[in-house]
Amino acid sequence: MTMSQSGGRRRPPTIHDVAREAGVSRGTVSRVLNGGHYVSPAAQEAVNAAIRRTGYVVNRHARSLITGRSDSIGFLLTEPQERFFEDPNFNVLLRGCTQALAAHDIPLLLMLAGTDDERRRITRYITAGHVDGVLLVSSHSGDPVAEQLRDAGVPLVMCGKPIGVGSKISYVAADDRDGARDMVRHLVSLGRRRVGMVTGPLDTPGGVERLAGYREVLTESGIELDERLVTSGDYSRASGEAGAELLLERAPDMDAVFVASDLMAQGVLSALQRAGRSVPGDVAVGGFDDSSAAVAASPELTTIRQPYDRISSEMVRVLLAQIGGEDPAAVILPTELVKRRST
Amino acid sequence: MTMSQSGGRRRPPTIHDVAREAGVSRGTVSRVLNGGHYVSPAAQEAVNAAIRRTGYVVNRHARSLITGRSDSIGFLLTEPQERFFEDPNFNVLLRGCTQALAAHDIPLLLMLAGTDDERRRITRYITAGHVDGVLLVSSHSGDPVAEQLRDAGVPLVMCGKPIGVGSKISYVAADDRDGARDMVRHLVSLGRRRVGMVTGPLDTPGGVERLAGYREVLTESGIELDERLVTSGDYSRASGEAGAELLLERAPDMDAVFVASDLMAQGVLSALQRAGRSVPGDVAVGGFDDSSAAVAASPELTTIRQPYDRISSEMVRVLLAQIGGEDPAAVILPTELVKRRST
DNA sequence: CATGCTTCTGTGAGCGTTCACAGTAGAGAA
DNA sequence: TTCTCTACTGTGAACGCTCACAGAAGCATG
Repeated sequence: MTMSQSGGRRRPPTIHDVAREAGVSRGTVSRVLNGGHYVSPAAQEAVNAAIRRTGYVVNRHARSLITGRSDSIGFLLTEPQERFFEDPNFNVLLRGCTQALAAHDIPLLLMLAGTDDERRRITRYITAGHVDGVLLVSSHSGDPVAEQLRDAGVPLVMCGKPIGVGSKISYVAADDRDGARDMVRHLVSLGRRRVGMVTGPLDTPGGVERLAGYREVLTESGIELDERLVTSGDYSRASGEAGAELLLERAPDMDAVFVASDLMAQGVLSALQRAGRSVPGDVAVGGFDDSSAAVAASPELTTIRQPYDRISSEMVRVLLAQIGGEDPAAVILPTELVKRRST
Repeated sequence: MTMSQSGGRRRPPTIHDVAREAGVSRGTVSRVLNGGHYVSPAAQEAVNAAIRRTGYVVNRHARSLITGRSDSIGFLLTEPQERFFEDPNFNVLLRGCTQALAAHDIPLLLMLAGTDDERRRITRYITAGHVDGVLLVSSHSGDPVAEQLRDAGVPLVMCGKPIGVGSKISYVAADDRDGARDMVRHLVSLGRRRVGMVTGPLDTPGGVERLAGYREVLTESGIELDERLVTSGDYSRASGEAGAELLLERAPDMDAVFVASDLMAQGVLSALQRAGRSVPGDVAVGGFDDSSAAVAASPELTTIRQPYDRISSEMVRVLLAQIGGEDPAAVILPTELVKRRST
């Protein structure tokens, strides 16, 4: 019972051991392992039995050395990390990607590039071929890392539309503009006419698109645009709070507000409450994301659901396809209006 | 300008190329790389220059194949994932571990074991030697994975004290009991005498310890324990809400409540507000964690800060030491009372 | 002049795979 | 019988690195 002391890992069985055990050669075992054809049912069976008996697991390093693939994927975050780690959506995305990859038996390497130094180190690591591809989260504008990786020939998929247009980079995103349109149409259909907006950062495509959707619907509804009703935040709770205060000051008659993220909407709710406005009585509030922040808020937020579970699985699908040689692709997924108590 | 087409990564330089470039042998390059001694300053310099010129990066697979080390660490979560990913502390922990490892140039593999199937697959992967060690988050009782890994000789550090006592497993934890004592002492010092508690799950050490601290301080303060003032939750927001409702029903004269997590405390605040109790006027509320939920709550929560940044760096330190051959170790870190507006 | 010691350097072997190629056996056709 | 074709199997080489070992200097000591 003391056969394996602490730190005393026994040398694991190799493909050689399996071959001997099954009475075949290394080549045959390798063929069975890699689903190759041209292997007899008898050998197939013998090898599988031997694998089970010996508890063999392939040595990925040896395999990678010869195939040149690492059979692993990097998940790279180049945003200021506080903001993203605060965002419940990020978690959903990370979890979804991990699970989608696990279904292919591919490990996910988590990489956080906060500083320039870290970014350089990680870029170097990636371009050295230590991962087969990268899932990139970086909505922040002017981030050169995406193009750098693409130019190095690294398969790459971004979450959200990249800023640098025209560049052949795969991405998966929710339909921001359409989502915004749905929400604003909903607010207008409730009879609200003085509809404000707290946008996201306007140097990101998401921020711009949601604002565009807002403007389109108001115009289509024959409601005059009023710039005093628009201010922008940075997706953080605090910036929502500040935004709402500003809007109330500039347009006290505001009767609805579309907020570009649930987290900011939480801040908006606080500010409205402090100003003595009831929600949704005086002011209807619509969020965006349908993150856990939406149900944590009180009243619970009407919001636009971004299908993060599908986004993550699509990112993985597109990335694996690209690694398999296919061309970069863009995927835009539909959003959904989720009605709750804040409107 | 079309030298690197999409997918066309050039073969990276090998140690051989560097050796030729520097006019030395592979052995010497390897010695420089691995900080070995017995290499002349001249050779040292020549090799470094050659590395810079060629842009050489070591092929980790080839290295791992011979050293037997993978130079990577697994971060394994065997909890129901929803709960943990909802918890802001988990993010801080994950981020901290990633960064602490990055400082050693070690990649972190994220592994999520929700189902039994996934657990088996991952255990197999780990014991096959694909990672050098594991950072394990699994406060949930009766989880066999820790002992399984230990028995397989895999270096292992847990976050939080493991349930199976006596087992030689490293862990890093905050001082739950002491933190609870601080909080309850604080509440008592405010003159509160009917102090309730919503505990965490009592099949976890953290849950038990915080309850123990609560009882100790009340007893020491000469306040009679009243079981109607204690109920337990599962750290989720919803369970805090339910817990507070129960306590109010059983003990309407409650004038303070110690809640074993900030997330649950958010729920408690909602329930109190709905019941028309003012915080901290009628009821003082103390949380635990000092997560981002504490400042998002209104009023902002007085809470016990768990030093998650230090926990993560200690976990990495202990794990690397253990990989280096040292014995398993237990580290208990002090907590800190953070006073805000809820008390 | 041989001997030993220290400091440095080159070389061959081997880590566990996969891949290309050569080979074998058996079936069917000439 | 001999030949060809198909279905399968074994073998050597290679992937890029580290490690152990064998040397080669340079210098002091016997």
